[in-house]
Amino acid sequence: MNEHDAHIEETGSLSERERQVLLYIVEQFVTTATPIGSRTLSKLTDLNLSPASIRNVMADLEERGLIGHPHTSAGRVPTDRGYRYYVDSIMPQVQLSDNEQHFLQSRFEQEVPAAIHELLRTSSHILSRISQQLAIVAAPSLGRGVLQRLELVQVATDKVMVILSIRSGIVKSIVLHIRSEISRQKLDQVGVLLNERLAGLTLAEIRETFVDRMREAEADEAEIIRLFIDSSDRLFSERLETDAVCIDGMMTMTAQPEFDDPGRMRGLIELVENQRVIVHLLDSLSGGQSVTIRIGREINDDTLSDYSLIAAPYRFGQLDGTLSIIGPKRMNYPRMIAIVDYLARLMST
Amino acid sequence: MNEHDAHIEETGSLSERERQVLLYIVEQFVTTATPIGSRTLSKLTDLNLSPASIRNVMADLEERGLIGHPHTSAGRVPTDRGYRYYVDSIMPQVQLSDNEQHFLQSRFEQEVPAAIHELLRTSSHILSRISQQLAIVAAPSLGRGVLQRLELVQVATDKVMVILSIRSGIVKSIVLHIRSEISRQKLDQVGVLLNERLAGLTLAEIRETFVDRMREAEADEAEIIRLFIDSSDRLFSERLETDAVCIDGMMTMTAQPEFDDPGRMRGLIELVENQRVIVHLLDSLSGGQSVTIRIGREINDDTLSDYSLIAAPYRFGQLDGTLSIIGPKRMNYPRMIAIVDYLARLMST
DNA sequence: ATTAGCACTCCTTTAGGGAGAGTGCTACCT
DNA sequence: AGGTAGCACTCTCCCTAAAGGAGTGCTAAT
Repeated sequence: MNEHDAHIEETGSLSERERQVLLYIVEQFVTTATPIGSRTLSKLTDLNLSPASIRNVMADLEERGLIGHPHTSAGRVPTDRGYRYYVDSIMPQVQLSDNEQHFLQSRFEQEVPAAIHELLRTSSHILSRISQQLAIVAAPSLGRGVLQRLELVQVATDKVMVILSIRSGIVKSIVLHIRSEISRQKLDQVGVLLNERLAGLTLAEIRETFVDRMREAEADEAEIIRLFIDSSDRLFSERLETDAVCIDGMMTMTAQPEFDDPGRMRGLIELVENQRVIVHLLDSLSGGQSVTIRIGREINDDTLSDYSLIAAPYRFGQLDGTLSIIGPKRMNYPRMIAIVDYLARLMST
Repeated sequence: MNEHDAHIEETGSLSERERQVLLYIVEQFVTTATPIGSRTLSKLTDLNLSPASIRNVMADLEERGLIGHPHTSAGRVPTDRGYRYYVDSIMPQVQLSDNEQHFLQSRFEQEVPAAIHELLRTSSHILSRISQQLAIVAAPSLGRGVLQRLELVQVATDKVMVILSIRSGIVKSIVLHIRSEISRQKLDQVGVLLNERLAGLTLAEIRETFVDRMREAEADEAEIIRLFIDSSDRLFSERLETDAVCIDGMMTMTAQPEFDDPGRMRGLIELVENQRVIVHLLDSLSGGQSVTIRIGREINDDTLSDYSLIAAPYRFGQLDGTLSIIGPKRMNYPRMIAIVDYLARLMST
């Protein structure tokens, strides 16, 4: 009911028959990866219509931009809008079977992740395995995270490790390079100072007001405070230093026939290797309350115009992260949505 | 002069002419990626020999297993042994141009890495860019690293972060999950205890003797010490928790013609996604003193039989890491060796 | 020892010719 | 009017054949 609507241009309403035909085209194409002809459909459906009638319906659907054909005499293939209509109005809702649910549960209970990146790693691995798509799990955004305690640890003569314990149990650690040596005492003093002034605030608040809050202190321990101020963007950014997103499943996804094309494969590799695109993309979705679906061009990225994305937010303590899959548009939407949804709920516990 | 020799089966010595021909075959094939015929070679070289004579020489080389042809009537292609002979006995030594050296230097000086993984990331990125191959940089092995100081930080009610400061400025941090709460005081006591008993030892020593060293202490703080003992393999392993190796350059490497084959591409993706193979592989090389070259089947791994590997050790403080590239056997060996060698030296400073 | 010549092999490219699948249109049926 | 049957047409895909090209291996001559 918001920007999402931007994708649905007025399609008008379809007759029951048209819905049926579209349904079959999508579902057949999803499983067979080949364009669907009128004959096939006539036999397959329980509509009891001749191929010719089907063709008429198809022509209508094509006029509305829901299906197309790669060349004059090939079968029909859903367009982005076709998939969208299917997802919004035709598709059945499915749930994972009890077996699958239990399996996933047990996989999650198997190991209690101590650090956040272990959670990301296992969940992305599980997600990619069960979905057979590219799985992307983004670490929770720390912006709203409340700083519980900050610790400074001198790890070398010229390095200080800053450890931010965020309520909800996430730890962010950053190593800062210091120019002039600092005594352990002074460091402790600075630590106390920082805790006094920052504990209890969210990282977002800290980042915005850090300079102000440190104002008078600056005189005292000028150098080290200066360093903190200079690094404050990094220190208090909402992103972890390492492994902000975890991607898995390239291998399993490339088993699908669309990846027999080396060009396609290269695109995928570029995507995963850069990550920038993905990080940016997930940021743009982070507002959503439940499962978000983006199909083909709806993802505003040319490299992803042949893919679909299904994302769901999860909660980790009080923080929000995103879990998602990317795969060929030709994916089993009902099932994929069920998987992502279920896994997001599972992670939120 | 050791296991390396295993690859050189007695090839006998080649006449000057044979060396020349092999040289040209390798270098031509490296640049053109197509088999080399006798005609081409006759024109190209300054040997002033007719195609027929060249063919004789080629036949000899083939008998010795240095070259082969994909099918009866194709040009010649170097075999693994051919490359090996070329690398060992024919290949010129080259150096990077001053320009390139300066460029690399400036790239390294540009940013002083605070944490080790930043160093890995930048260096693997630089290496992949300049070599156009897959760059793999492994973090230094911590086994010989001397524990300078160990810090315990409670980061949540049920989590303790253990920070190991290794001499040479590497930091390894692990989050442990604790079952029953522990007071800050007790934690500090344990910290002091651990430092007393472990500081100054290498991680390898600690790992081996940890249980012994903790023996009497166990009674005192049974639970928490127990936890440390159970986790000691992880805590004191020679590998970092995250980002133990950093891989870059898939994208640039796949521009090469060998990767027009989707199967090949999948193999590569599998390799990079698993990393296990690579980690294991680099471990097996870590003894070397200088540049190590493995060609095709010399790498004992079927998935890598079409690739070559060039690796060099670097020193970080007192610790040894490995920096390497993997690419099609058809690579510019002299240049690649120069790059890897130079970069390893550069990193060691 | 080197070279010229020649037959032969094998790959690659090109062209052509069904076969198959599917469409779009028109005429016809109910 | 909606549904159906028929039919011509259009593509793709796959197979085959043929020509072209590159390169070898052998032999005989220099």
